[in-house]
Amino acid sequence: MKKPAKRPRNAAATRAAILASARRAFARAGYDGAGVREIARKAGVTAMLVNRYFGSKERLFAEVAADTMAKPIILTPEILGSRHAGEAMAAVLIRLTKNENTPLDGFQIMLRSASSRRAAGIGRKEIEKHHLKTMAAALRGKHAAERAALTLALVAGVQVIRQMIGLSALAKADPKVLTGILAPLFQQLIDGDSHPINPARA
Amino acid sequence: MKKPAKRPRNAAATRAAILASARRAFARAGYDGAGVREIARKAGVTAMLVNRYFGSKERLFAEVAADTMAKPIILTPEILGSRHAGEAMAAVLIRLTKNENTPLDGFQIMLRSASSRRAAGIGRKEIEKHHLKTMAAALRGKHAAERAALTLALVAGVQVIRQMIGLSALAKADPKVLTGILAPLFQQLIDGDSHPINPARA
DNA sequence: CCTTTAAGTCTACAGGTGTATACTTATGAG
DNA sequence: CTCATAAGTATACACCTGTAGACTTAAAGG
Repeated sequence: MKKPAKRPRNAAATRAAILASARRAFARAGYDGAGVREIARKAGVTAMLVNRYFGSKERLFAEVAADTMAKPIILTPEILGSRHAGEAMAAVLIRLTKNENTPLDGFQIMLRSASSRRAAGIGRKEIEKHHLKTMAAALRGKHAAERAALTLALVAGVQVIRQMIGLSALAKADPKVLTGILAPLFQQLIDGDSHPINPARA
Repeated sequence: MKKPAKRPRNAAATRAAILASARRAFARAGYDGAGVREIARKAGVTAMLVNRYFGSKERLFAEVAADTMAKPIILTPEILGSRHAGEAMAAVLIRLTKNENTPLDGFQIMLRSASSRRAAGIGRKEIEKHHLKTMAAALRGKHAAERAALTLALVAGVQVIRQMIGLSALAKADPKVLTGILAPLFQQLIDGDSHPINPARA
C-alpha cells in the first residue's frame, strides 16, 4: 500500500501516515482486530513509534474516531436541509456503500469495534457529539431526538447489511431500486408524523 | 453464572452447557473477543473439552450460529403474516432490545463477529438460509428481495444503535414512541409501493 | 566540520490465544 | 467387586498482543 514513500524524517508527516493507516486498519478489523504492529508496518514505521506518538493504542483509536466522525457525510446540514432530503440521503448512502473502501468508514470503525467496551464508549461519545446533534437540530416536530436516532439506525443498518454481513441481495441489488425504497423511509423520519401514514388502511 | 451445577458426567448435558456458554460469550464479545477458556470456565469445564466436543473454535461458532438463527423471533411467518405486521415487528423489536440479555442474540453474535472474516461468512450463510428466505417468501409485490433485505437492515440498525453503540437517545426513549415511529416504516417495507408514498408532497 | 537533539528502531517481557498430546478419573456393565 | 471405556483434566507449545526501556541514526544549528 503505502510502503515505498520512505519519507525523510518528519514528525508531522509520520504522525499523519500512522493516523491514516490506523483508520484503514480499524475500519477493516475493528479495535481489537487491528494490531499496532500491522498499523505501524503499513505506515512504514515500527510499532513503538505509534506508541511514542499516541501514547497507547486506545488513545490512537480515540483520535482516529474523533477525526473520522468530525465531518459527517450523509447527515450534513446541506442534505438534511434540502427539499428532497430523504432521496438525497438514500442516494448518497447507497452509492457510498457499494464497495468496501468508502469515505463512510466512521460507522464501520464503530461497528467493528463495538465488541470492545472501551472502543464502543469512545465512539458513542463522538457519535452523540456530532451526528446526533446535527440531526436533532435539523429536525422539526415531535420526538425529534428519537427520529434522529432512528435515522442513524437505518443508516447503520444498511451499512451493516451491505458492507459487514455482505448479504448478496443488498450488495448486488440495483442501486436505483434500493434508493427508491429507502428514500420515502428517510423522508418519513425527517418529516415526522405530520403526514398521516398509510392512508389506505384507515 | 452457571458455576455451581457440578453435574455428574453427562456428555449431552455438558455439550449443551458449552453451547449455551458459547452463545452468551459470542453475543457479548464476538468471535474474536470470546476466548475458549472463558467459554469453558463458565460452562464448568476445561478448555480442552470444548475442542473435544466441537473440534475447534470455528466449528463451535458455526454450531452456535446455526442454532441461534434457526428460529427467528421477529421475522416469523406469524408476525409477517399478521394484519398489522409493521406494528407487531416494531413492538417486538423495541421490547426485546431494551436490555442486553435478549433472545435476539443472533444479530448480536453476527454483528460483534463481523470483523472476523470467517465468522462473518458463516453467519451470512445462516442469515440468508433462514431470515432472508422467510422474509422474501412472505412479501408480495415488486422488489421483494430488496425490501426483505432492507427490513433486515432496519432491524439490524435498531439493534446496533440500541444495544451495541447504546445511544442514550434510543436506549432511554419511551418504547411507545419508538414503536410508533418504526411501525409505519416496517409496514411500508412489507407492503411495497402499492400505496403512494407521502401524498402530501405530490 | 562537529555536536545536539529529535526521529526512529531493537530487544524484551509478561500475558493471552487456540489447540495437540498425554494423562487421570468417574461411571456403568459384567 | 472389577475393569473397560467414556468423560474430563494437565501440561505444553508456538504464536501473537500491547508496551516499557535502552539504543541508534539522521538531520539541522553553529
